[in-house]
Amino acid sequence: MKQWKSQNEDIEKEKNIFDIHNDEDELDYEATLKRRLAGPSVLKSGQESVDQERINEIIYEASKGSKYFEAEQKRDLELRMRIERVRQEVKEYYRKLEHNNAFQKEWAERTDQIDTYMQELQSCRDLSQVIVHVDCDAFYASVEELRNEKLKNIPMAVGKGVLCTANYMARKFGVRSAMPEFIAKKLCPELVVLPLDIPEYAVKSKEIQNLLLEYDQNLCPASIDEVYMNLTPYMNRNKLNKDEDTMQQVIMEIRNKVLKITGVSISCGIAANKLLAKIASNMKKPNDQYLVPIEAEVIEKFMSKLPTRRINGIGRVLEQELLGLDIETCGDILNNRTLLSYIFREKTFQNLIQCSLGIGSTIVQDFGDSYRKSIGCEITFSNAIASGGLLESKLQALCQSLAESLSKRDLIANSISVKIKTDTFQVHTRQKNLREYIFNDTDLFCEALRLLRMEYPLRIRLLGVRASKLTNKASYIASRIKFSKQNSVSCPVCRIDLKDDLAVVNQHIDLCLNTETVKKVIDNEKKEIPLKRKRNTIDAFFRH
DNA sequence: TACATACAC
DNA sequence: GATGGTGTATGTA
Repeated sequence: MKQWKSQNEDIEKEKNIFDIHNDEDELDYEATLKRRLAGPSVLKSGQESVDQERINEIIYEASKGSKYFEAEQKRDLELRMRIERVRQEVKEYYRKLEHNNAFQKEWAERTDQIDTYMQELQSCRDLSQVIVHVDCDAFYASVEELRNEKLKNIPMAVGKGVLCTANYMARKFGVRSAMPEFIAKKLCPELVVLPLDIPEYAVKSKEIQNLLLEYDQNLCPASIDEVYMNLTPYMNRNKLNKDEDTMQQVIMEIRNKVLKITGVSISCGIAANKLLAKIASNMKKPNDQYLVPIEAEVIEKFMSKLPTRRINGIGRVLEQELLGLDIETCGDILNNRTLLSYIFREKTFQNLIQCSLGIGSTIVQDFGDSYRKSIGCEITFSNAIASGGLLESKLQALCQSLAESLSKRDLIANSISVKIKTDTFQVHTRQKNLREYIFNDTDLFCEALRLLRMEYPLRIRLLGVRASKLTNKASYIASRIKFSKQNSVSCPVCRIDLKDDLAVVNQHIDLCLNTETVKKVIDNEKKEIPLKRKRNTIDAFFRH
């Protein structure tokens, strides 16, 4: 609690300093808030014909006065202040650059270093692959349209409370994903909003993926409505030339096939790597395709004109921070590389440079659930709930569904976190590493409750619980099985000898397992067997 | 390790 | 009157 307060005090202090500014700043500040409230998907397709200024004004007026508005206002102010501080920093660098010889030298050396780094990157540029990014157009909405033809001709969106997606008819009104329903209705009173039916969308998604499998057996779903493919093996197999026309033709064929068979229109990006393919699929949405020629010079020229926000990973905040330095495009990033190296952390800086050169990964591989880092669930209440029995019963329910998700995937967790959002939209998490792995609802609830109660008194609009440091239950158990005799193993729980057959062992352990005994076994064995094993080792164990 | 923030969809 | 849920990465202390 202490940290949050002191942080706020700092902000209050700075705010006072910033109150002494002129009208121009005041206007500017309102404009950025309006842009912020407009949401993150302003750049999405279907907005071309929209009067964005007018829409933003309506959203702003509809939001005004709410607690959400105040929270956003505060966040916007914090960002403005951060940007202003950086601008001062920049001024100082440029002043030093004019008068300070030592600094001039340092700056020049750093520029050389960066240039060497960039040359290295360029020399490793992989232009041997044809990568495709497939993106379904207004996916949830188009699945709903398939179920009910009439929806095609009326503005429609899918979601509850907050919209997940809107059809193109609705987008003409400025209706977008992540927009609250009540604002969407203000922009378009006749908007039809349908409830989500994720299982149905998942079926359609699989249908599409199955069609695409013909073109790449290793295709990698990036989300329910997005897939990356490596088209190279397909092209080679069919002895197809990798010239632009042929590639465009293959993609055209894929798009036609998907539309004809599944009824869903898709947009595709064709390029040398995933970064470029993703940008490309967004260039001509909906129901179209775009190819970035697989040539270093063309790629660099393409990137230099590209607004920074087009890069996957550069969002509203980083975009604003860069704009604060008069950086609008990836070309600007490269031209200001030395300055940026002073301002951003190593990792952020390197990422900016790499992206701006159009360099990205060409690895298209689906790791499925095996590298999952965390799993959780959260819920927003219709009215904020105060500390007490009701809140705790909500936590219990969340832990129950978390336990289900864990067991569905055969996972156990070594760390747990509780997330809360106050009625003033401040988010906090409390996390704890555990002494043992847990997975059932009782244990999850017990640990989560402890974390939650430490924060009392509370009044919150959202509660969440998340399990992390995951490992596979069967693998974990197997890792502690002792091979007592040839062709036989002993159960780690009850020690009985079992046939060395994975199915037999698993079945027995499932029967044998209950939390108390697992705890005992783990405690007893802690000293003898290292707790953490690399997942790879365990997986390798099972392959043999 | 713990927490906050940013980002994507 | 009113602004979601799930998951990842990264910076900081």
